Amino acid sequence: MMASRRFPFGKRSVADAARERKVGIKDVSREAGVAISTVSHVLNGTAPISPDVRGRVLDAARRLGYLAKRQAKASIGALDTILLAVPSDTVIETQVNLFSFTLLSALTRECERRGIRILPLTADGKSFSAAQLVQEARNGQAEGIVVLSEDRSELLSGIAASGIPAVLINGEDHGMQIDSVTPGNRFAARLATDWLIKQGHRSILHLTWEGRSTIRRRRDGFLDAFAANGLPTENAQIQFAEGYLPQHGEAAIARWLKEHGGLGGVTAIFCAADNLALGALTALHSAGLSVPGDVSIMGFDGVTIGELTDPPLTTVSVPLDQLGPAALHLLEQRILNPHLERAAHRLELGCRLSIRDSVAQAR
Amino acid sequence: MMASRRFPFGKRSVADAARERKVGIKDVSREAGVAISTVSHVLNGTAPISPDVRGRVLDAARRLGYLAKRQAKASIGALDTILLAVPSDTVIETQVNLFSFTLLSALTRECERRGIRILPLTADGKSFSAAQLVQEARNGQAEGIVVLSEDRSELLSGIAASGIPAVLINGEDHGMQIDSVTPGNRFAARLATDWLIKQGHRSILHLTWEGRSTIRRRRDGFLDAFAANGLPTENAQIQFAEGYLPQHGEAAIARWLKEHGGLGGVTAIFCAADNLALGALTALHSAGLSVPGDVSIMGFDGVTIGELTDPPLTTVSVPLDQLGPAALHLLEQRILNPHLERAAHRLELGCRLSIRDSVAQAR
DNA sequence: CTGAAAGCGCTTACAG
DNA sequence: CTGAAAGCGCTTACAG
Repeated sequence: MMASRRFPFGKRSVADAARERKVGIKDVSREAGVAISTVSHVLNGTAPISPDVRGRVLDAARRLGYLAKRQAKASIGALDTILLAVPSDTVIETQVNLFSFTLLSALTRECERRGIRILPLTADGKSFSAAQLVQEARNGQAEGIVVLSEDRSELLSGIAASGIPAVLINGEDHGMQIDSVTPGNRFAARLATDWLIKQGHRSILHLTWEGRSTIRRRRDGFLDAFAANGLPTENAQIQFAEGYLPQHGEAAIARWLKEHGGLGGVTAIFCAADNLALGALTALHSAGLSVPGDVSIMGFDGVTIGELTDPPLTTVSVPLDQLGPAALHLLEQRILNPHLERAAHRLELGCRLSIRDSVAQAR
Repeated sequence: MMASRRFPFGKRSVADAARERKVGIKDVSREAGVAISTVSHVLNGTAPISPDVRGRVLDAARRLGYLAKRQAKASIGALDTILLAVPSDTVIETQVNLFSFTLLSALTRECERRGIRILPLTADGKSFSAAQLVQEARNGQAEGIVVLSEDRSELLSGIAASGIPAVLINGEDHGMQIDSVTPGNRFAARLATDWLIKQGHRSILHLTWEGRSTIRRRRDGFLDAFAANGLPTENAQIQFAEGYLPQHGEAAIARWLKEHGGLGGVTAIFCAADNLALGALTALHSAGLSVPGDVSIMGFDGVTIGELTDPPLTTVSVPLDQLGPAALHLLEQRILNPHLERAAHRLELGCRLSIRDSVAQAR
């Protein structure tokens, strides 16, 4: 999955040709009903053109995908090799950590499509230092660094200090030194909680764990929803699991049930990860409680197993396939303009609710 | 400043020529010491090239700015006309609201440079509706909408529903429906507060107002810093002004001084806007208190007047000149790929501390 | 402001 | 994997 090879260019050109259908400026001119030179003038701003003609040309160019093709062509070759640093726990437990797995698959697929070579760097057990990472990047002649799911500020500022363009995926750099891409955790958690409230739930338990800051954002959003709906924060309860694995979620819910001799008035549980929701389902079933009959469950991540649970999980779908490509785009922009004064970009991608069967109206 | 005209193309080509120095593929080939065709193969991935040669070519292309030029050329013409919607209060009080003024100047400058026509829409007194805005965009054949400093969710979802590509500048869409660009308010406020704490301040007053959500993020960051430094939140005090103008800040600090019979133990004031800091300085001077002798002042915005105050204001510099161009880039990407499934992008730009004289070590 | 025509830059078979 | 040469796509004076 993360082999350090460039795809045979044959495959690439076939794929590209299929996607691009060889549209040229003359196709655009025909479609717009003007001369070839007119199209050129419009596209380059080299002559004053009437708004009417200009509009027709741009419309045609957009419709035929010519603009998109030109743009795509222009960024070929900007990125050659990236160093991809992945913390050990996201790799080892791939069966369980579907979040990272899905994200990495989409990232490597995009690299293959674009002929970008990946130098993988995984820390076995212990975590890597900035010096190690920068050294590896230099050795491998990588012109960009992609780091997954990290927060350590010494690491991030070490990378920033090297001057090598870098992006952090699924992590935050509160020092605002390097670019990053994350899910829109806070707003998405608010959206999920809003939905539960809209279904009539008033006392909701948030099942989470002491994770990295991206996980804390989900808690922020959970509380935001209560404030925005004018509900008392006493009704927004929080239960911590020991970690993010299903068994942790199961244990945490079992504990809650025991301590409260039942659900304790809670009619919905909003889990900070689908994994935890899986565990919660198990614990609730064991206790003879039905979902969503006795209690509703909302997940977070939108990872595939959510469709297969019983009942299918209502969850927040994170655009996992878009995080990697967005990170590459940021990297590219930075590499293309090395001289430019460019503030660190922190990008959050919007998430959507996947409404399935684990949430019902509150009675 | 916001005239709806395209700049004479003569000006543009002169400027561009100066910036681009007419680098071509043959300059790259000379610089890299290879044949022209080899450069082409590298840039298009049309032949397998040795890593060594590939590296030399890409290096040369990057160094000469060829890649950047190619990229810039590829996005010319993608954007023709944008509708720019500006709430009335940001325009009317331009002398005071330097934040919006600086931001808008940079945005319009970038549009002129790139030959993008702006259709300005300002609400005189009352605010505009989504229907109005979309109607104006359609009438004016704008292919993108830029909205400044808005939060109203009916407005934002109305715009999203229209299907016209749109970006919000200096505002948040918690519905995650349209793209947005804001300063990294939360992290920047944390950075500023961290700095005050590092100077030995332990009891800090945050002077803010009941503004939009972007302003609340600054409060979040202020509190984050106390938590991250293990300081009790009782030491993080908050005082609300009636608005964001200097006179509001002055009144709020005067009130604080009166209620506490002095500074009330506070050794530093972190203002949520430079405007408020200006007012705070006035109030403190009136009360015979010296800055930074008796109390330190930190601003937020990095607007020009901060350099001219007495003492010059230590503040958070927001990359106001980059917000507009970043918004145009997001708009462009969305217009170029209209078919693509693309999550809403929420972009935060990193801010930096401008250390001047209004903050001193705590005694 | 538009379009026919010359010309330039980049791409692409092809030989080595 | 490289480079000389033919060819194509886009750009650019220029006439109307």
